[in-house]
Amino acid sequence: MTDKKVKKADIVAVANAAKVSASTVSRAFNHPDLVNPATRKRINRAVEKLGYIRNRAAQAIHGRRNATIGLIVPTINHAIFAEVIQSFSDAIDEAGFTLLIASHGYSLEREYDMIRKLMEHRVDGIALVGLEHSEATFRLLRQQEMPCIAIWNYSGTSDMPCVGADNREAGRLAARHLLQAGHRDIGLIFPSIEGNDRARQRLEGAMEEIRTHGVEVRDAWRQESPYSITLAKQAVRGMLDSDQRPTALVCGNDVIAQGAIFGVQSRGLSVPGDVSVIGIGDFNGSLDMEPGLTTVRIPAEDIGKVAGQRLTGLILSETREMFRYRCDLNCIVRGTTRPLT
Amino acid sequence: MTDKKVKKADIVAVANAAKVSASTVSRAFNHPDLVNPATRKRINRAVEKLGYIRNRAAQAIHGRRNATIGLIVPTINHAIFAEVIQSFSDAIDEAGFTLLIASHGYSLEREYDMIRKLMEHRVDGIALVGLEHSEATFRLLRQQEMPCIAIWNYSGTSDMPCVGADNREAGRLAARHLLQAGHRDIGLIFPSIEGNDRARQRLEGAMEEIRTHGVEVRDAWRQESPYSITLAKQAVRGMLDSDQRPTALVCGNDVIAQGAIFGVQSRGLSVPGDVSVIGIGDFNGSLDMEPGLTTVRIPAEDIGKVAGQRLTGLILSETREMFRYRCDLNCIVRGTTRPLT
DNA sequence: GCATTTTATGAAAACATTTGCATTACTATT
DNA sequence: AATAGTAATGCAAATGTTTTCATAAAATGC
Repeated sequence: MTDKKVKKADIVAVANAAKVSASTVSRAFNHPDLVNPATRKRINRAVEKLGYIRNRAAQAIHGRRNATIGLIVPTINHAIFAEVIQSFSDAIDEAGFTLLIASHGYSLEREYDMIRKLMEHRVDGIALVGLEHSEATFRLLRQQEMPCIAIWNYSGTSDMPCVGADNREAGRLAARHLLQAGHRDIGLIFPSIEGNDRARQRLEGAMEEIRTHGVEVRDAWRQESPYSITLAKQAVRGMLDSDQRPTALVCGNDVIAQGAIFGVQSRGLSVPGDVSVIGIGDFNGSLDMEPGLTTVRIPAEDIGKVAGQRLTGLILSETREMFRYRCDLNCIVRGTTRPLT
Repeated sequence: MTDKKVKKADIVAVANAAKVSASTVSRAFNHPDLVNPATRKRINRAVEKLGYIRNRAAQAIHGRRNATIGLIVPTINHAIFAEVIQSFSDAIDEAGFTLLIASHGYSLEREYDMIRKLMEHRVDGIALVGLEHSEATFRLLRQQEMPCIAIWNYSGTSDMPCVGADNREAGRLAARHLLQAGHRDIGLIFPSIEGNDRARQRLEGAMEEIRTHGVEVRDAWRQESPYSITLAKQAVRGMLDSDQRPTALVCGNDVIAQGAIFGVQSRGLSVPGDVSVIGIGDFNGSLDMEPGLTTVRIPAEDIGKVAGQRLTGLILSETREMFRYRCDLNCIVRGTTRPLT
């Protein structure tokens, strides 16, 4: 009676208060149809009164599901991932799951650690960004038979189920748009491709398309820049200061494109008058820029939603079936590119 | 031996493989100093070989900590929250915690549900955005004695520990900057203040400051707009189309400011030539706009980091001490405002 | 070489819950 | 009224780990 160490209510406390056994309380939660409505009511009242909160941990111990899904992203602080995280979160929430999230800052080493961490929490499934992961990661996922899905990237021959876009195609589309507009002096600004298959494939796709058109890209016109407006701005300036400057730029994503545009403008040149710029992604906000950014749209919201639905489906159905979902890409022409006259 | 139903390795499997008891294995994890280095090595080899992964759920059942912290945000898909989530995540990761995240889409009802959900997962602590929450939420947190912290908002008289900025002050600073620059015809674009104490206080602060200067704000110059570039753009257009237009705009945050700028430009007017615009937040990217956005900087990264450190500290120390951390605000003058000559 | 302390380990209880099996009390069928 | 079937509930075992207590072995002090 001393409220010194007032123990938190557990299931037996509820059971006592409702004058039933713990089993019945448990059943009232997990198989409500098996318990008498009147009893159920009594139990609910007791729960209410005692402020009882179920313990998922104690459920998980019984091999039951945990109702958590782990998502590992390179970084949360990035428009495009934020968007995909949000729609993924909403989709799994719909199915009653909670999101356990971790970020690794573009290190596949750390990604592995994060996966282990999520597994210690006995998540019911894991979603990763991209299809490129360390050998240890693949081994671990296989060995633990963890339902998993790769988002953001599509490949017809992936080991994991995936929901995403064909990034090589995205790169191709971006380059093609410029080439078809008559551009031949094309610069490229992409992030480091280290541990980032999305960037690598986009770059490869773009280069491929350019070469197919018999066009060469000068070394000076290939710049590396992280996903940062400031740094992209700097990177593009270097390119413009050489005596020869490109008439068009393919950018690794919309953030880089944004930076590139500012870089061009800060040199007193105009977009698209002097330099056309195309991005990849179609981030929230790219539409609203002035001029609107021409870009290859990757439907982040779709990807998150479909991935969430598929992964929860996989978990609930207890199957491990393979599936690959490729979302459509299209080049959205707005105001930052123009045909070379 | 039939590998039909290969049971996942548990602690006793490891114990057997290492020829020790389960207790020793457990100790090897939790109190390594208590077990012989040689034995520890044997155990580690067994863990490695069997691919054993510890079960946090089974630990949590012992009242031990879970090493998870719950964070509930209105939305993930928002530059500013993404930034704060990232730094919060990094800070708690540093202390060995994992982030369980949920979003409620600006509904305090749903926020309550999410808190319950996190509690079912026996998170060790909870961080919420803002200081305005439902009565049920406060009751629940108090009753469960959950370590918690409010981020993003500071108040000297808050019930919860908090780490954030004084949003009223932020509003005041923004307005003051314009007033000191000689503006008297000032428009305001803020989101709905429903369940959003940050926005409400900013608006109140701004209005307060304006009135203090003996200036009135016309009704037509007070527009509501969500945190969306497109919608803010529309909202500001309405304001500009009336025969009288303001010479300066205070915007609820940087996203709205961005939209406002585009809106002004799309009417053939110039920023800051015809209309000065000030935002609040200093998002990633506001620096890099052309012209750079004048704004009241709220150090999101700081807030996330400090909040993460304080909350983990609270949990680890097992105390419930109150603290309130107010971060500095300053008005960063860039290119979108100018003195009225 | 004995008593004492320290170090390393194991056995068993505890944790909060679920679940298979058993039991009881009804209801329906003949 | 006897039987079979069903609905509602309880008992007890099981889950994977931690922790307390006990014990054995080794190290230390004299």
